[in-house]
Amino acid sequence: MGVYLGLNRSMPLPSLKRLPGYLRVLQRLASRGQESVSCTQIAGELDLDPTQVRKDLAATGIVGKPRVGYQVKELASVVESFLGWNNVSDAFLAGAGNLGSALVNYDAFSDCGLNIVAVFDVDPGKIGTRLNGREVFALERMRELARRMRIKVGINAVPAAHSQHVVDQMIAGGIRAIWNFAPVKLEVPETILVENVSLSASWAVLSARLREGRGLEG
Amino acid sequence: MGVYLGLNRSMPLPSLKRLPGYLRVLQRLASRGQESVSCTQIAGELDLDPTQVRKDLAATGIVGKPRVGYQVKELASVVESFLGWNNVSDAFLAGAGNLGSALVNYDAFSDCGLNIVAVFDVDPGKIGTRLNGREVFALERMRELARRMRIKVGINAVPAAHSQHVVDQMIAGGIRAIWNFAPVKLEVPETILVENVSLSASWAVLSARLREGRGLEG
DNA sequence: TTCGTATCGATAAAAAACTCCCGAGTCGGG
DNA sequence: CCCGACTCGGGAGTTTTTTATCGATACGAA
Repeated sequence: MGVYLGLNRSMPLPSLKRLPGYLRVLQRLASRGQESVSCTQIAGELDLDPTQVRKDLAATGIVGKPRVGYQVKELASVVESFLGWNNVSDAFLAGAGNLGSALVNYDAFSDCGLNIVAVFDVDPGKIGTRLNGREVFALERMRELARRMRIKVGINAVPAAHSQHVVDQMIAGGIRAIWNFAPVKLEVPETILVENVSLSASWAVLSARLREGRGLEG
Repeated sequence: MGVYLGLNRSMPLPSLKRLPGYLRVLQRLASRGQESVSCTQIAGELDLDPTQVRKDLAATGIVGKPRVGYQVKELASVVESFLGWNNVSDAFLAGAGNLGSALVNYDAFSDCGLNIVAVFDVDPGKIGTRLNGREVFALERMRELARRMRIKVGINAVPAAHSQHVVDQMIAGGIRAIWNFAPVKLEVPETILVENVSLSASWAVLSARLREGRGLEG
């Protein structure tokens, strides 16, 4: 009977970022055997407003039943499809340092449709070794291999200073989406998608609140 | 002459998250010897709206001069103070796995006033070893050591399933702010600050856009 | 069956964030 | 010295996001 994926265009960005949280809750409920779930319950699990959850879910196109809620498995499937996590994306990872190692070893990516297939680095001491089963190649080979394997996703875990060069190589290799962990603004053509992970922004929130005095009283 | 830190209360969260980016730009300009900088220039470096930058900076309380802009060093100092990054926060890290290792080895934290002083884990094989110079202790000792060393910041890099227990220990040890890398909602008293880092939320943005077809045309 | 309650979906209101606009101040060039 | 161009700061206006309200519907209990 096929579930509509809604009008994909322009789901609010904050809503989109909340979807993974919903999916986690749904998967937990499903594993417990719960059949249906209300927005109220989901909101309770995540400390959100029930109306907000309802609105977010509505944006995926699913419909629920009054007094009952949504079918857990169906809803999980819809959210997963909306995120594109039902299909696996093969990705190249640049940077075999500590961060790169952490990413390669992060098991939870398998639940997110992300599969790191190879790692690249400039350090001759690392090239030829393996990280969690993935071979580490010389950075110069990334372009060629990305093209041959039709890789569309690149993860940048290289220090800021070398990131632009790495990203240029990715793009030359046909990569279309870049998940960037370096604290720099990457220069890319506008057809390339870039998503930045900023640890310092997150830490800023915590440390600024600490400085304000919140968290020190009592 | 002392710079005012503005009315600390309630800077918009998005603004706060942009401050680290401004600080990076300012530090780079300062190292180049540039004396003054305009919002226009900062915005150009980061692909933001100049007005937005001006408003964000205004919230820190600094004042600029028309046609000139702001003194780079002064502005950097104000932003740093606003974030609380001029004073070092000693922190405990729970979890000596891949993510924990990456965090301990992440040099950039020293620019953010964050200093990880010790690591904790339950794995007997890790206890007693060192990670980037920091000793790894048994988790049971965290409570006692946190109290003795008056640690206020805890970083949770433990798998989701064990996170709540770890966080309970942190709070028992007097920790007031928790930087949480596990994909779970932590149950804490409302006096405790929690900031969640959600890799999956970031990846969701990229993968949803990929699925939408953006990034595949052309 | 009927009533009461929980929940959905839609709409409206409120709040938050971003963008635009303009007057005022400052510097550089003529 | 005076003019023009650039930039700040404040306020207005727009967009985005969140929260509240209301009628409709489905289930359970009496």
